[in-house]
Amino acid sequence: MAPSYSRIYRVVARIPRGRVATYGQVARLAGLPGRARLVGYALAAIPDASRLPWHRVVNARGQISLRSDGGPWDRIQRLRLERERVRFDGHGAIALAVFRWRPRR
DNA sequence: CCACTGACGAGTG
DNA sequence: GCACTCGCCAGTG
Repeated sequence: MAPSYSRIYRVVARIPRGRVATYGQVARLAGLPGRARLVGYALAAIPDASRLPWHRVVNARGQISLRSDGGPWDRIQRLRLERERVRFDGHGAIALAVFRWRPRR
């Protein structure tokens, strides 16, 4: 596995319940600025049974990014977030100003 | 080696 | 808000 993936997974693991982070944000926190795509690639590679809170990562618009395989993952992600009391507006977007994770360090 | 494809994002018009 | 371009880079054929 690429070493970058481990850095990405470590950041995702820190996102607390009820909060979300964007792909670009995770990339920056992992010391990989500008490589948001790599985050999506890394998340696509984790096993389904992973305990990593992958559902707390959304795109820069605050929306859930659809996977190319057309699976039910987007609905699963939304349900998991709603179960953590993260709210979605009429456009399926989360207010990042409210729910974005802001790590102190 | 080249072309193409993505859980992306910033910038431009 | 929309469409588009460009930068990003691992993986695939």
